[in-house]
Amino acid sequence: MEEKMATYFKALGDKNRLILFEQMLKGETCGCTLINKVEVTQPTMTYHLNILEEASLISSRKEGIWRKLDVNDKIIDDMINYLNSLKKLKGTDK
Amino acid sequence: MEEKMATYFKALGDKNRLILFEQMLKGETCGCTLINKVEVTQPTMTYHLNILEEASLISSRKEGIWRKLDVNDKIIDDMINYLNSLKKLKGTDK
DNA sequence: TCATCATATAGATATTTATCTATATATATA
DNA sequence: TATATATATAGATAAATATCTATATGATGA
Repeated sequence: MEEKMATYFKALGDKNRLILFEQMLKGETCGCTLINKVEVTQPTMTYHLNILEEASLISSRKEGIWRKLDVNDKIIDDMINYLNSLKKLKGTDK
Repeated sequence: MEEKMATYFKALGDKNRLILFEQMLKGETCGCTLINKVEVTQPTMTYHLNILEEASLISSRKEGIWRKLDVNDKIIDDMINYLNSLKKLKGTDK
């Protein structure tokens, strides 16, 4: 549990990846437009997209010339649920 | 905004820090008991507690011989609110 | 078939991260 | 005052991270 959640948090623990994630949520599905939203080179963006994908926060498939991107928004709920469960832990040891 | 949130996520993006954070939420306020919950040495735990503190996720003060720890649980709400705001972004670009 | 576009891969590099051992410090107690 | 306890600091190190440039790949379209 902590392992998996740490992976999600770690993947989002970078400003550029957070920006990319937000843009994909808004509906950007193509790296070719995404690249204008961050101040890194194309290979660096690919690197960040791969990290998000390895953490299961997004998925992607080749479609013709493009890498078609998709946010796995179920995981946002997983994170929210986890954080809410943390709140319920409050003081349970006292 | 992304900057600050990335800092929070990054701080929680480590299994050991997540475990420490949970234990502190439960009510552990002393490093001397916390050390039994993670499989690292005492200096390494201090290192992780410092990271959590620098990210404002916890605060601490010297009290006699102890470092008294406190979770800043307001930030959990900030994170939940942020994640909920992400969900509202969904598809707004289409 | 050749040029173009989107993306990936290779390789280099500087910095950061997580970890350790050894030791220091500072308070409390016998 | 000497000892024990909790924590911090210093210093080393291996591995991971984020970034770049240069180049390759693979599909599309003229």
